[in-house]
Amino acid sequence: MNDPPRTPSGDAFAEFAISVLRLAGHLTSEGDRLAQPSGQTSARWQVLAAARHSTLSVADAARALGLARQGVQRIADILEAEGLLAYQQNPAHQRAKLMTLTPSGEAALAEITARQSVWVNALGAEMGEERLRQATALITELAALLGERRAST
Amino acid sequence: MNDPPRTPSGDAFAEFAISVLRLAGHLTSEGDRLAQPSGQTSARWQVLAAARHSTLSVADAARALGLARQGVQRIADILEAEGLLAYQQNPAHQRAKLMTLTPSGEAALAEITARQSVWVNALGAEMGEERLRQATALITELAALLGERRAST
DNA sequence: CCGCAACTGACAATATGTTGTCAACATGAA
DNA sequence: TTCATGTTGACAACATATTGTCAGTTGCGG
Repeated sequence: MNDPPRTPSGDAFAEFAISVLRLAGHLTSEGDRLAQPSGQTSARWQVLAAARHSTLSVADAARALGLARQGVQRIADILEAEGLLAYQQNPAHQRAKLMTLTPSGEAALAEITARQSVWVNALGAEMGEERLRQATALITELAALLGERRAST
Repeated sequence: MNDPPRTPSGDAFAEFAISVLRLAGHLTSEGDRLAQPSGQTSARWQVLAAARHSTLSVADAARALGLARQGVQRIADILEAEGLLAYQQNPAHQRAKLMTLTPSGEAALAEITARQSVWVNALGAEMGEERLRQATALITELAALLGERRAST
């Protein structure tokens, strides 16, 4: 029945992977909770934050967020329809218009960011900075490793 | 414009959360890659594995996986239609039928598990058992914390 | 200038997962 | 037994995100 034996470190990795997936679900829920009072969601918040960080085209933002272009386009179109975001002409590309936040979009993002601060401060204090930084280092290292593999394929 | 200030540990938590969400995306992709040769996906694999681990109702499996009952039901119905899984009568509950793997389901799961072993052994060795176990402990602790909050609401 | 490859937005189909609602079922208290 | 409460599966609506495909745009090599 059982062919390839699992090493102890392999077992540790498998358990780690499962725990990461479960936590990701919780974090997305919490993100929705933080964004909800401003009428937004985790996904829209991400796009708003990306547009705030620098003026990007939809395709640029998708690359920055590690998501498919089409999904970000969908969110951006909704945000534009709701008046939180506006498309500006791009002198360098007629079709790839640039996203900028409207005052309304800035306000929504600021509200969410404020709520997020309270949340991260509480949980950061609970879990401990040093442990979090060590775990983040491991996770970032692993994500880079998996990203490279994908790129090399 | 300003803001509740973020503490250092709050910053650490925010970075940690972002890294977890990114890694989860990579892990899901890798899971799909492992499951694909057997005609499955990450989500179906999770349900098959839960059903294999012990005989569960759909609702039990959803709780074990940390997902909504309805989503697991949807996957389980697909697996049943494909003949990888069968519903058995539950002596303790007339409606909550129990999931069991068919021989075909066992075979598919075994294939995926075999591929997974190679993968986790390689990455476990790369990342180190002790670091993985420490990170898993942190993540599990945090997931439990977030789960409690949700339950208490 | 021309053509071709890469990029971009639009559209469609599909997969995953959530919430809400309902009726059937189970369980324990009155 | 009866009733209140919680659990469970079914169904619907919606949010998120993927892949595939297409046509318009850009930029570059010939």
